[in-house]
Amino acid sequence: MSAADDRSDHRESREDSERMLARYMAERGLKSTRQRSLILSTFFQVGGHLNVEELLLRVRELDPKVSAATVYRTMKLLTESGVAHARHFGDGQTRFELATDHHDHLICTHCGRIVEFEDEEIEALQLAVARRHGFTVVDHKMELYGRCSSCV
Amino acid sequence: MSAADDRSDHRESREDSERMLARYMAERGLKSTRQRSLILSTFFQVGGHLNVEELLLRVRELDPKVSAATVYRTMKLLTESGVAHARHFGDGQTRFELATDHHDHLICTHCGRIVEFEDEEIEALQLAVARRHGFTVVDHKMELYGRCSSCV
DNA sequence: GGGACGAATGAGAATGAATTGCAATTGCCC
DNA sequence: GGGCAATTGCAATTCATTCTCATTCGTCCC
Repeated sequence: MSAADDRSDHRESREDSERMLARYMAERGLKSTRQRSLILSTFFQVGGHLNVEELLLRVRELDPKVSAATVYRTMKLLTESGVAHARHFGDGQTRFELATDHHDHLICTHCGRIVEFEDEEIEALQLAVARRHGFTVVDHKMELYGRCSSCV
Repeated sequence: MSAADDRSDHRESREDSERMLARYMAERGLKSTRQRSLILSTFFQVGGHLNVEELLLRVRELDPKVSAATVYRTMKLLTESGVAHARHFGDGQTRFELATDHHDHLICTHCGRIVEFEDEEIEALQLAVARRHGFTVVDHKMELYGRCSSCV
């Protein structure tokens, strides 16, 4: 139903992400726990645009005792380790997506539909603009807001 | 010292904005008050990237009794009337800028410097991407995060 | 100029997302 | 299997923002 359903490819990168995370955790003596694994696999399975509340609901289907604080802490860990990216749209919540899964967003201001896209040409121009201003870009966000075809 | 100091032109549009606001207010029987005028003129004078706290400080230099709630309410009014745009960067606050003053942002993740830019070519490509997905764009945000020249 | 009436204000309480302190629990290395 | 630091769940806290409500203020009408 959601736009995320359109994507079923995980781009061969779940292993890479898990390796990245394992390394990050090993480097600082962090532990792998049942809750973390559960949150991670739920996050991978759903694949994006999730806020903590939604993620918590999913996780609690499998373990009702997981607390919101743990989900917040785990998503922070995933973000710091580079496995996930935090995004802020207009509503006051943080949404997360797979870091490997780079894309920008088209957002329908009427029905809330989110469509992902990627455009090499735009990204190249972004780098050029940044270079002109002396910046080295490491990340970007681009969101286009408007009406989708069903909401004209 | 902030990046906003680089811009001193108001692009001949303050009058347009005020007309737009006056019309919006007249249409729904809203009243013009001392506080609103004060907030509006402070906002125009500073011209962008302000959060409520900063705006409130400025406003209170002229009238110490203005409450935060009024600033929130006024900024909401300005946003709804199309005079201001609300932006969300990584910190948990809403920043406002003049709607007429369209631009995108380069943000230094190290020192927090914000540089504004505009790129016709990118904007044209954005419209093209949106069209391809059946969207009609009415607004967009683009933020490039990285290191500025002083923070390499 | 003097109401009347609805909109706006200020102060503080309430909300909601996110973070933190803490006692109890759990991974993990020996 | 024991020890010990990391992690968890819960409750309490923080911080931005919104709401409530009694009071004040703008504006329209006479």
